[in-house]
Amino acid sequence: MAIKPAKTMTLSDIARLAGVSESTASRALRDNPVINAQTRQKVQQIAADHQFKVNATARSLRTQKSHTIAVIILFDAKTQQAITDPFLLDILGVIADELTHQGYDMLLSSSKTTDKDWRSYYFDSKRADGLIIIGQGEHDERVEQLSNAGVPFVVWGAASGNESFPVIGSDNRQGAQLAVSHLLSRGCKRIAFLGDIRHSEIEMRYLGYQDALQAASIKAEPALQLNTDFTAQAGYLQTQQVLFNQLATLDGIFAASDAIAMGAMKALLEHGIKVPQQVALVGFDDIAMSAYCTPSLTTVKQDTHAGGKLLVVQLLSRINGGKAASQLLPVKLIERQSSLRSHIIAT
Amino acid sequence: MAIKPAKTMTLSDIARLAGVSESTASRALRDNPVINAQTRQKVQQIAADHQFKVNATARSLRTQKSHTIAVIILFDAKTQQAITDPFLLDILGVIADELTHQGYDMLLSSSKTTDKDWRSYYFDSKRADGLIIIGQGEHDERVEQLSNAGVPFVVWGAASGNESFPVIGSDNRQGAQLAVSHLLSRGCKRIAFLGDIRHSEIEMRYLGYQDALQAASIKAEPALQLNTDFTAQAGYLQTQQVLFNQLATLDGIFAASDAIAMGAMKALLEHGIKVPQQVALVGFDDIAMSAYCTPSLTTVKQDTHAGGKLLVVQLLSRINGGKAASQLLPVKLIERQSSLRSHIIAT
DNA sequence: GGTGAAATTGCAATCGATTGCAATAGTGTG
DNA sequence: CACACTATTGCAATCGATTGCAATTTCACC
Repeated sequence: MAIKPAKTMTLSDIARLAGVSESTASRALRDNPVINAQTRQKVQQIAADHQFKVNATARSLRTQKSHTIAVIILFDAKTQQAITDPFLLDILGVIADELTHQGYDMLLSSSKTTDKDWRSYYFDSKRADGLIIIGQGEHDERVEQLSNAGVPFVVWGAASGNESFPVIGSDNRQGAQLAVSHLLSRGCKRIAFLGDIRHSEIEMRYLGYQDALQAASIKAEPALQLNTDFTAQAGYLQTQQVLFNQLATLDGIFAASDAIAMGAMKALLEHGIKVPQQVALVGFDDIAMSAYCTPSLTTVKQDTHAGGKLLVVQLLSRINGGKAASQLLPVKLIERQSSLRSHIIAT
Repeated sequence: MAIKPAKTMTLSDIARLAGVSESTASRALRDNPVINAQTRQKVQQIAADHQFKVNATARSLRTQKSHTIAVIILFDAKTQQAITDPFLLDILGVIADELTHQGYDMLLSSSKTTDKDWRSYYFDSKRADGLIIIGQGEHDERVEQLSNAGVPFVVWGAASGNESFPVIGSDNRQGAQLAVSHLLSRGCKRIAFLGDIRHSEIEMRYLGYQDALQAASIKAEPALQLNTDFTAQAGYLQTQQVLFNQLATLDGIFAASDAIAMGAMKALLEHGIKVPQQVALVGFDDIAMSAYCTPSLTTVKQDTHAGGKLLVVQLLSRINGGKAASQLLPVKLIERQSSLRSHIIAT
């Protein structure tokens, strides 16, 4: 049975019990070597006995550091969809772990919070020492403003190469290029692109799609690029639409996310179209379910572990006066059944 | 172009600019009616002009309230799997929104943080005013301890009815009963249960499974209850195992989560077993992908929206001196293809 | 004009920990 | 024994906002 602590203890209580001043107690607790080892030991013992914990608020006020990072998840105003995206959650977990590891707390903003002015709310008010911004961002002018305001922050997304703030993200263009080249090498001739190119990351994927087509001397057909939100439902509906529109000679689909791909797959199978024999399919993200749908989904895997860690490391470096650099992370093609058909050399 | 604020302003700066005392300024900013309306107006204007934001740390210290709730996600020590579970993330999103709505910030603990003593770390240190604990908890003695320590907290999980703290959760037993009755009504005779009954929520689902069998005068076979972690992979492997073990007369599977169900489905389809004709399948959670796999997955939907909101509302009520009550939320069976076969009346 | 009540505003203490600087004690040396 | 130095410890200011209580001003009314 735990002893019920009568009331929250303060540093001054501990100091009194140990028979030392508050300053000595404070230093002893932080293991400051200027304090005699025995004194330190004694104070620490007393603090432990009484389950004393430093008041984080008071410490923050005095030291002017919150030791807290705000993670802001941008979301699409149309679909309201963000925090439920499996991929985002993956990287969120990594960030949480890494922040903890570095001794920081994580303040998570919800979609609604995002309506506020983050700088004021999180930084000016001293709630957080820095910001990590995640989102399949359409270009957001709020992010630009941050960089003019001296707020330490990093962004997960698509680095165009010339933004004034650090961006960490996967090499989306390369990933898409891998995916589409793979489809081409499997004999696909007409490949649709499902994804909303108004999002900068998706735009990069579309560029990679074009790269691959061009390398195979195929002209990209604008009609085959179909803006599609990040949901399985959108993928499903969009694919039905495509079928309805008689784009019947389609033999490949590259979806900008696995969720979209699964929606597309559903639509294809429902119409009796064989995957991958008639239409081969590749997604992006490698979410947990991709390996377990039928047929399993070929996809492009992002290195969320490296990404999350890098975001944290770069941000903390920036906070501690250093520089934070943008970085492009390599991706990997995971071949599964949805694109597995006899290898045909393209003409 | 934004005006770069030279330096963070403090209340005393605003007071000086407005020609009033700090106390008046403070009251004016909080719209305290005791302050003359014109004075209030003026102070607020000046604060707005200078983008002044109250220092949250100082306020917290003085008011002894952090206006922050820590959300702790328990996870299975074995699988390390928690934050990636789609269902948890669903409810997390709802909680985040509701907290924001109520003017609270959300501190999210990662798996590693969970090693610490939450009470000390979050509550004693005044980082948070209360705790929300989420997890497919095996019975965790740390939770019990919390309730003896006067910490305001609520738990998402399985209410056994006699715990000393408020638990919000779905009616798992009822949900399972619905699912299994449904399978029975579809003519299934031998139904396996995939899920780890050492988790209290899953235990309730297992009880519901038994309820349904009993109502149909079928004896539950212990050999058909297979402890399975919350992953698609576990469902896949466990199902292969079952098949390997010649439990060939199996004609139904109730999986304790959709992820498990999808793993199971994969294993069945790979072995050429038709779903639902030979084996019908029902999951639990209704994650986003359930509707889009093939065949789509019949499942039990939890009311995450109500759940998340209730967790927040109950906790805040508790923090404000009220009582927080446990509550069991109704669930709903979503019938899809994985159990869709000709209706056969059980003998 | 006087008087009490109401409306405003300011003083100063307070929340709890950290830290620069001063003070004291202890040690060694010539 | 005096002096210089180092090792320890404590004093008091400080971080920025909030709030009980007192002080001052304003009014209404007799």
